[in-house]
Amino acid sequence: MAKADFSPIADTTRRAEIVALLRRAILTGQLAPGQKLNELRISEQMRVSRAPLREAMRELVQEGILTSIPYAGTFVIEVTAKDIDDAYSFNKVMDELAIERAWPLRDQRFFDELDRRHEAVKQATRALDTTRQIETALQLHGLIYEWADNSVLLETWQRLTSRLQMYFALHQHARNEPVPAEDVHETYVRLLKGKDMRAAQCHAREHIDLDFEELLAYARGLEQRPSRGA
Amino acid sequence: MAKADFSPIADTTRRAEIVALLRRAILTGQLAPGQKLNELRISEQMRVSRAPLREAMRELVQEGILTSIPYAGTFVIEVTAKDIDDAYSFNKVMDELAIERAWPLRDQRFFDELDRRHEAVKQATRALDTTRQIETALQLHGLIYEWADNSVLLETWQRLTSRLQMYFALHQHARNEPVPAEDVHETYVRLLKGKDMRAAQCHAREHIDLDFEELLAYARGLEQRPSRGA
DNA sequence: TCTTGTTAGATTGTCGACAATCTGCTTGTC
DNA sequence: GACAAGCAGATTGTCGACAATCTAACAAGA
Repeated sequence: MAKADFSPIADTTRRAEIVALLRRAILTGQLAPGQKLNELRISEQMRVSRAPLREAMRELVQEGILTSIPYAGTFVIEVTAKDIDDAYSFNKVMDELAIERAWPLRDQRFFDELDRRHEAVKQATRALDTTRQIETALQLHGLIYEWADNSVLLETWQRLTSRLQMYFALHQHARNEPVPAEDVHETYVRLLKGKDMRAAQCHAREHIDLDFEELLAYARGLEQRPSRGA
Repeated sequence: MAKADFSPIADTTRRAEIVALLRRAILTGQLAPGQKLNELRISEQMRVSRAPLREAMRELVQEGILTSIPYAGTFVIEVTAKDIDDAYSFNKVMDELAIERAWPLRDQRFFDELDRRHEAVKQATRALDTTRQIETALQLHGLIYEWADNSVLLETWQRLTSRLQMYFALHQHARNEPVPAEDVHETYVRLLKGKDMRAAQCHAREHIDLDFEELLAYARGLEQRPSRGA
């Protein structure tokens, strides 16, 4: 008898689809930080009633990318330099932990998946698809968390990912220049395949540094901007 | 002119109150793990309609203490030994980080607040109020996170706190014996006031160990139990 | 007996309408 | 002109009812 392991079927509620749509809109920068989400207008655009839309918004508030003020509205979170700095410095420590935990669990499947995700980043880079490039880079980075075999650690990473993706998207939008053609993840992947865990941890820390330094400079620049979107 | 700093007024939506009520019911063990939440029944008991109740439930799902299956229902999360182990090992690392970050920021206000929270634990212990004892102990523990000046770190701790409180409450319910009269936090507080950061970090790690070891043993005991609540 | 199709009941998901609240403008008064 | 009161208009919060889906019991057939 053939063993077939089926994955759970997709959630087919409107709410789940609305969550995905809104999240995408926020993380790609279609909805600017500070912008208010008008329930009636959005529900009409999506052709749904306000009930599932509001439930979806509650989820995104808890996810940390929306913020809600009773009787005033729900807004895309503002981004301050300190927010980015906090996320950055937290991420550094988390990365060290994740690599440490995932290290002894690496196997052929890990390496294959690593290559697959690396390839996805390179493809997005070649296609000049900046949104997808950010997305795939974070997925590549997230592999060590998936492999660390700690549900709390993974969940924390996933929450953080939302905001990181938003930050990087903002940055890209702001400077509005083509993505770097070079492969900045080459060393990261190579070290994760190697034998020196310390080296991998150090590189991860510095590699993150590079990306974040630019991001921080950008964020400091737009500090104290009103930024109520259209 | 006198400077008056007002705190924001309380959220006066039904949703916020429902969230608080449900969270309390879960964290104190009034709602058992795995138990299904019947929307109609709860909404009638609370004298509210299902709309704000459902929104509240969505928040708690994102908070990680409820889980939802479309068209099947919303349930209190199950607790496995691995969940507790994951939370425990994650917490150890986070604690070290929080102490490191909070250490240079300690001041008189920190020490005063430390004493205040320590006192609250001792009072709950004397009153044999186990629920409040767990709550205050976590608040005492949370001070280093509030002082670490990192929003992401603090938020992660707060999310974790919900589940920790639930785990400890379950444990207390299960063994159903009076709380220890001795003051287990004495050393922790003393070290946080001292000059040796490493010592404080080590103690935090071992201190957590003590509590968790018992908890883990308990969790391993009830593994593979069906546990669908009444 | 086991499997499959059907049906009734209960529960969740969604909708449209009403109530509560906020915002900005207008009006009147000093 | 400055300021407070009051009045629309718009928006959020809440409600009750309907539609979609699941579960479990039951009947029919191999």
